[in-house]
Amino acid sequence: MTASSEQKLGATDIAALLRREISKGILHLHDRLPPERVLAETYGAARGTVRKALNLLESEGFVEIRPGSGTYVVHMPADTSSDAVENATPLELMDTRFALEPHICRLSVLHGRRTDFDAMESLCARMETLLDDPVAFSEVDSEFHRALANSTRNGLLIWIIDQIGHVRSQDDWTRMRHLTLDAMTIKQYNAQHRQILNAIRTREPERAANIMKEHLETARLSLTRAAET
Amino acid sequence: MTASSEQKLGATDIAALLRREISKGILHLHDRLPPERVLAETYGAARGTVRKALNLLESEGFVEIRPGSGTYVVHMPADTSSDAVENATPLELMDTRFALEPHICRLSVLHGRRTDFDAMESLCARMETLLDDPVAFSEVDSEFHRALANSTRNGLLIWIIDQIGHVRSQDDWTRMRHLTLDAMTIKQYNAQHRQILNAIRTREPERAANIMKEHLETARLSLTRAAET
DNA sequence: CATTTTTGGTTTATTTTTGGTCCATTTGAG
DNA sequence: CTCAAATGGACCAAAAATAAACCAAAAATG
Repeated sequence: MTASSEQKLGATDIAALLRREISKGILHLHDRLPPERVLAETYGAARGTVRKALNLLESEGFVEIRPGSGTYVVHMPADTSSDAVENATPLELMDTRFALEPHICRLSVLHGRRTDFDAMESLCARMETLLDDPVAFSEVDSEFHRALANSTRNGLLIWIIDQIGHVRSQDDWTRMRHLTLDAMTIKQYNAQHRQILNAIRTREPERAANIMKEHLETARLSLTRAAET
Repeated sequence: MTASSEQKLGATDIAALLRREISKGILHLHDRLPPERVLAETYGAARGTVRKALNLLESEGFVEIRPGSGTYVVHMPADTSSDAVENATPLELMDTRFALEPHICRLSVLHGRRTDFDAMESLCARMETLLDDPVAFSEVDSEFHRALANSTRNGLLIWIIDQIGHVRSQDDWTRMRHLTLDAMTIKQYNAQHRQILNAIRTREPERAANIMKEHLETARLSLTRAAET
């Protein structure tokens, strides 16, 4: 949201942008950042503002300011676990989902209960009303896959899918793709969701898993197509 | 509920939307949200309404309002990691590995490099000297599966396997089982590890995946057997 | 080595932005 | 109708951002 539209950037905004570039590895260890005066121009801000941002980053230990010399990336503080989640690429995400979700279908057949399936059913219904609202559709889509994981009654798997959900919502590429979803693609997704749910309800684990693979393959295609645009 | 496009949004609705964006991580910690006047326009509401929503969020601890400066996100999206990971049962763990590791074998064939396979090879060699030391064997076994994940070059998957590794080491049941590993079972594991590595080296993804499934099935049996004791 | 340029550090006066507040009016559900 | 919520506008004070000038030290130059 902060960076969503091109508004005037404040000190904290600039700090956030730089912080992100550092932890994403765009700015490497021991790299020198551009001079304050240059940063000021590139961000369209006054030098004093950039300066405030840099002092923030220094106090956080991201950066070291050497008077007369420059400002240097000194360390990315242990962001520990979530680092991998935040930096995951869309392709990594797809491969991971390919690993997990077909088997989740099988486990859903084994452990899922009526109420789980009913919840998924209502999510399907909601998605079918959203042919023209890609953003809302994507959100409900995430909820559907979450509900599917939930039906395995496997806390570990549910947690992993949740973590993955954070990637999906954070990733710019994915978010952009959501905006380019057309009605036809959404229709196809909806059909696949229905088929998966039906296969699970009729206790056909392998069929459900296979449709899920198709579904993910469809999504992967849409992803690479969006990437080429 | 959450209107897809055009619905009159009340203060509680706006609060809900923002709350969601915060816990989803779209709005990061320390991010400044847009000024009230801008939010008012983007949500199609009056400033007073947005203001009410923000005060709600502040009282909930999601956000900090600094007069003259802006409104800032102050909320660590629940680190549920310890919960789900620590409370996972051995059976949940096995199901999760069943989902992940066969596909990891396929990805290893696609993305793995010589050095990755050499590392796994040396781990195999070490395991083969540990027929009589179940504890040491289990540690190296974990390393092997970690190295296998590593060969996918997929940071997200590697991270997930790491998390799962924490379960394996923390779980009492699993640890006890390790103590009851006999030389014959270890020998069988070693053979399977070798077969998996060879299948990957010869670029046979499905064969590698299938042997991994066998391997996990073996482990699952050993688990249930230990449980009956 | 001496000199020039670059870079961060500091100060100041001024303008813009931002949340805080109040109030008369409109809207919408019970 | 009634009442609570939302609206839209105006104004305030604090905070932040700006713009311009000058300083000192590091780095680059010759």
